[in-house]
Amino acid sequence: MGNTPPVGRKVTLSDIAAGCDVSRATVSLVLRGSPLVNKHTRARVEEELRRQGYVYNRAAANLRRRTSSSIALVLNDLANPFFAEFAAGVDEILGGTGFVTLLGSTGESTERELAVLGSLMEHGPAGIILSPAEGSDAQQLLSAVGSQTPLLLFNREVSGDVAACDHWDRLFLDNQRGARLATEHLIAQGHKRIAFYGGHQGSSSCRQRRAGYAEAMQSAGLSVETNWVVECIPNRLDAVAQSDQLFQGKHAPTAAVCYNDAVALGLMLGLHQRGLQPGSDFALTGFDDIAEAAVSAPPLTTLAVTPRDRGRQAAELILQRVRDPSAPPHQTVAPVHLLVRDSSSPPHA
Amino acid sequence: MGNTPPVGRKVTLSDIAAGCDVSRATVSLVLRGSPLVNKHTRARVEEELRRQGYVYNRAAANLRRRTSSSIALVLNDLANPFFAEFAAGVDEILGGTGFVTLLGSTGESTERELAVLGSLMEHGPAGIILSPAEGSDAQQLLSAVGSQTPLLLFNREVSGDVAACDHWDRLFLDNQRGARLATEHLIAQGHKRIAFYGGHQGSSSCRQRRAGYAEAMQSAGLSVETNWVVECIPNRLDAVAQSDQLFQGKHAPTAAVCYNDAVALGLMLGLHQRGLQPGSDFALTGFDDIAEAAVSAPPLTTLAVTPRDRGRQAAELILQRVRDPSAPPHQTVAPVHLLVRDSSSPPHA
DNA sequence: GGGTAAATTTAGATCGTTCTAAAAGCAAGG
DNA sequence: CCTTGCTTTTAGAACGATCTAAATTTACCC
Repeated sequence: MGNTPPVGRKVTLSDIAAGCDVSRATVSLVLRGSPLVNKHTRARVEEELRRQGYVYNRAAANLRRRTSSSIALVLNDLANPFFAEFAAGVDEILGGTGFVTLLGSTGESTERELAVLGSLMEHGPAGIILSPAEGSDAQQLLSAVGSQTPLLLFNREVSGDVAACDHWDRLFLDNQRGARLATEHLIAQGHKRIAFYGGHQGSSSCRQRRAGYAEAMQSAGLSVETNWVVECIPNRLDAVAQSDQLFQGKHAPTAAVCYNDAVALGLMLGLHQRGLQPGSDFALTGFDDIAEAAVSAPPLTTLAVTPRDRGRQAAELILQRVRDPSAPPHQTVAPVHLLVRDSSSPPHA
Repeated sequence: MGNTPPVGRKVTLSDIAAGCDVSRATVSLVLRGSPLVNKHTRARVEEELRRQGYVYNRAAANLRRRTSSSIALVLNDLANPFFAEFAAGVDEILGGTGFVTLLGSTGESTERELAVLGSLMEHGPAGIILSPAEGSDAQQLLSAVGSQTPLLLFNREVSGDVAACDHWDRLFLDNQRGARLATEHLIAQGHKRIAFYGGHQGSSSCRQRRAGYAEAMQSAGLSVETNWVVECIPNRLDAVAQSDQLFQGKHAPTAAVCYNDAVALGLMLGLHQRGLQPGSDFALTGFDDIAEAAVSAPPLTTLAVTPRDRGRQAAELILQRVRDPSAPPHQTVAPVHLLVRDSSSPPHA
């Protein structure tokens, strides 16, 4: 009784079958909790599973069943806390449903993005959650992932022939409304000369936020001077560097809606360097509500986007799509929520 | 000529073989770039691969070859920027070597940790990088991952019967030396009454940092009052809440070595609330060099741990182990690097 | 005990690859 | 034309699970 587990090789279902003198089929049924198998047989098999330390080989099962138990998560910048939170949310949901997360980070390079997707596809994920690198091309993405695997586009639109990707689901933030809320808030505080600071023309989220800003300004009958809309790379460093541009024209703004929190925090530093006190001498708002926003000096008025919730939502959406691949594609716009803190006080009298 | 690709099913090697009238074996050789196959045959096969849009099924290949092309990355807190950077570093290296990253986030729960490991093991990773949840038990972990799969323990020691896990590789930060450097720096600035603030007795990294602090104090012949060593949950919120404890005894400290940056930033807020100006009225240091440390007011003196480099290193280490499973286990201690900023000025005269 | 239905078990093909061992094709030399 | 040795191709059995269809056992009834 009780032949020992195999050495240097993993224990398989056949080992268990041999070990308690039943067929492989029976062991398989036990593993999947089938009601077909007799109580006593089940007990014997389960004992043997424990005894030999069996671990299920899901790859083999997936091969036979032509199924998949993984979801690919491809992010343009995992090191960014926004995406890290997002990833944590995705994994939280997937972990609970037996799916495993295949991670890929592209570091904002479209080239690496294609390579990463190609490599992940070889593992046959049931679906893909993609936050594309800036400048990703629809056609190229499509040829990398094929048309069989469901894909959820998160956070950014892709460029090129978007019609080719009609069948992809989408989850975006309500960028336009967010920027509009921020702008309206500054207007309500009494500001009239309001800038839009930072971000890249090329990015869809930047265009949307600018649109929301423009919309609010127009509704309030306020004009926008050309030097009030300033581009910069959306990080703190470049935000400091470009901040002088805001003060080039003859009418300097008294407030700015910033592309995101990183830019806003950079602008704060830039203001300090000009001898302006952010909050009291110049009002500003951010976007994202990163951890730092609550503790900056002054605390930053911003738009909360709850990335962890978005991650959970993205996971739910892709799972839904995996379950029903033929349903019509779905586009979701997630609400954002204005958090008023001290950085957006009224202008000086 | 040119039968169409199959519908609703993935293109397989057999489809290609049939499509250009060679055997499956030949196609397999072409895929792997074998020199055995004739130039013209290779060209024909490659054309057919493109034509049908073939994608390699690595799971099937792994099954046959009894190999694996994935590494599991299990983190106690993915949302923490430190680990997010770490993950980015890991993925950067793995992506370049054909391995894919299986992600698992445990949210600091040992229960979830065991579940996640169990689920990941079913996908047969070639190796595991684990940053354990606080309180993880060596025995339990061992029984979840078995003794076949190489594991690299990152950042924290596990509790319980550590001898059972002798064969695991380890990558730790030089916590003790880091805390010693910070303490010595404060001493060199002229401080004599220095506290150690924050962290949990239960965590190995906290014990090591305290040891480094104690070592430096002792070497300098400085005594440590009991109320100068204060525990708190290592986040900003609890750090604010517990900060009063530092000032209970009759000799209040003039400086503190903090468990990490989050705690230090919290303590800064706590100091403000007591009417003390961090940096000038009270010196402090952090640990980690999170993004915020460089831009806090005042900028925080801290220990840079370069988490992305650690991630790269962890990936290299586990790959090395996968290539040579029989080499003796290896323990690596990564250096940390003191960054002096404005928060650690000399005491008042 | 024989017959029938239900419960339980199983042999063997299969998923998409790789590997082994051998077969087939080809050129050159006798 | 037959060997010999090289290059190129291939049939068929793996890998570890599942599934189908059928076989076997058990239970029950007359």
